[in-house]
Amino acid sequence: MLAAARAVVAEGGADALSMRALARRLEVAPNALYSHVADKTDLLDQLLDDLLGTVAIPTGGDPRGAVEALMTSTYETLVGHPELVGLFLARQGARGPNAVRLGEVLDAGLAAVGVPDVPAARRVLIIHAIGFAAFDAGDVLPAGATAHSFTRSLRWLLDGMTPG
Amino acid sequence: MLAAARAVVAEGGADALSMRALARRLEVAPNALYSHVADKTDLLDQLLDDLLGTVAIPTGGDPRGAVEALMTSTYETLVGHPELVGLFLARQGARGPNAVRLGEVLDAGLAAVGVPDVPAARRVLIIHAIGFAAFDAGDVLPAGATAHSFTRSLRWLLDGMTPG
DNA sequence: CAGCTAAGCTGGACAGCGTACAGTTAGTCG
DNA sequence: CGACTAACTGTACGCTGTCCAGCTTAGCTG
Repeated sequence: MLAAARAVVAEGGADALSMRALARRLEVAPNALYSHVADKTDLLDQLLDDLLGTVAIPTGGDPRGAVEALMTSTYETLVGHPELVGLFLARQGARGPNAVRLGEVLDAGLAAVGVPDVPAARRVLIIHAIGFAAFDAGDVLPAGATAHSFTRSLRWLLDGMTPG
Repeated sequence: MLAAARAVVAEGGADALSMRALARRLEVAPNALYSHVADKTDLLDQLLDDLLGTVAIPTGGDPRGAVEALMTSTYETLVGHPELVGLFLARQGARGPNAVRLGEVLDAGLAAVGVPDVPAARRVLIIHAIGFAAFDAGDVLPAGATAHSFTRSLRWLLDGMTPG
């Protein structure tokens, strides 16, 4: 079902993902979907969290590099699925298990770096990643042109929040 | 018409702003709206740009402080109208005359500061402001708690993009 | 094996949406 | 006065998310 939803989104954009369109693709009555999903919101949550599950979690290395790698991987994952980024913005970042897991990893990394205000730092970095992905998704800029800009400003933020 | 639209949004949130609801409030047939507005998109564009018209444009002072003030004013304006921030995210920042004007002012400020890559810097700052406003809008955090966080991370970004 | 439960599906329906088409009215201008 | 136009109306189309009642079927239980 999630796979079908992804296919619908891939073909027609996020707006094309309606319960009825999804049911049509699955060759099923629209109502049948509600046996597997509580809401359309529920469907979107699962879809987004599923995507977050593919974010690479860095292992080892220095903490600062790990945080940078984690945020870059998140950004790249989002950019790789431009149609979904809009959905990410509509809700405020998705609260599924994968999102929680990423949040914990990020918090641990920030603590290891020595950031004083971890929740605030996490918020800044998440805003930065999702926001950049959103601008990348809907823009006419050459693909990858903003990637460099992303990394650069990510470092500005990390420099600022690191003590000393 | 824009005033009525704002009222609808203020009472029932952004989702409550439908052409029909707006027409109901104006005691008018839904179609009548299309004499004044091309699309619902057009309506939203006007609504958002109208809001941007209330952003205070700093005058005088050092360039760095002006940029900081401009972004802070933008952020505060957005936070002051939480229901509209979601609309801001849905499209990518609105392209009305007021938005253009703010963009020009921001560009001039960044150039005065000596930022090398002005377009990239502008993007970063806009993402930062809108993103923060969005998190503020949909969150349970105490109001104003993120305001300090906003200012701090804004300075991180400005520090990073300023040469030397 | 018989019987029951429950998951999964169906047809139909409701209220609401954005918006197009055609036609009517009110008001302004030459 | 006649022409023109802006603003409105009624009606309609196709779409949306979702609920309800009922059916079919797979699988477990006695």
